[in-house]
Amino acid sequence: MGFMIAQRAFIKLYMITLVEKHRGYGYQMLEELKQDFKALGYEPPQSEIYRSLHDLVEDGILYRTRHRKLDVDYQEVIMYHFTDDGMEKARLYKKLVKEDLDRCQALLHKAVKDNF
Amino acid sequence: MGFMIAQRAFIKLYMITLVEKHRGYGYQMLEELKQDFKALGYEPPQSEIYRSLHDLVEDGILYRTRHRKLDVDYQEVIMYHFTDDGMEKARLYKKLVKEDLDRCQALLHKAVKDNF
DNA sequence: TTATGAACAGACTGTTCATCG
DNA sequence: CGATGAACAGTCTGTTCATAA
Repeated sequence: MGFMIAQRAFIKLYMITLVEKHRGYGYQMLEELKQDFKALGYEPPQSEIYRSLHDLVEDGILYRTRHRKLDVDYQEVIMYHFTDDGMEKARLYKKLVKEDLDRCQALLHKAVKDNF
Repeated sequence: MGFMIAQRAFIKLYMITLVEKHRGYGYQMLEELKQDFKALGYEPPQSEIYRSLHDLVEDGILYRTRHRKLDVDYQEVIMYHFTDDGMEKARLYKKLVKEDLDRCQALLHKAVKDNF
């Protein structure tokens, strides 16, 4: 494990939550997160979104289905869903990430206290 | 700039503060930080301490002097001090790092709020 | 343009190795 | 062992390129 939480873990966490909320495919999640983080000056890179989703499939948490959007020109999209034991695995993963987030917050808080 | 604050910047910040407090040389600072962070489960790696000090010298913030300890066997140590404009440069650097720390804290706080 | 993916290059960093008294 | 430094290897990640409808 690294010093600070990795961007990958951070985004995987959001991907899980978005799939829980039935927000479906990569590009949409990317745009949603971009909008969501705009105020904080953070723009999640496209590649990290897809890499995170691929990771979660490799982890056995999500699986993919192909769909065609009905609106414009039947653009193909990849939707993500929990596997049979995906929710349980996701719960464990989120627990780990939560611990990491807490650890990082403690480090940052200490750094501010010690140096300012 | 990366997603989270780099360990390097984090440690450089501490190095500056320790030099402000006239705590002198690398190994000593390493041991002090190790002790200091033990409770948080973080052990700053030796290499990062020296790399950070070398960075600060390259940045023109610190300069080095050689000394021999009088206690045991005249072990040579490298002491660090602010250059003429080092304190001013350090002030600017610390300001940048503070902004980065704040940004990271905001991201972590949002992640906890959004996903838990 | 929307949507997905991969390749590439560079930064960051943990471990190990080297040196010296 | 105390003290400093560098090398190496692997991971992480931002940018760019590719492809397709």
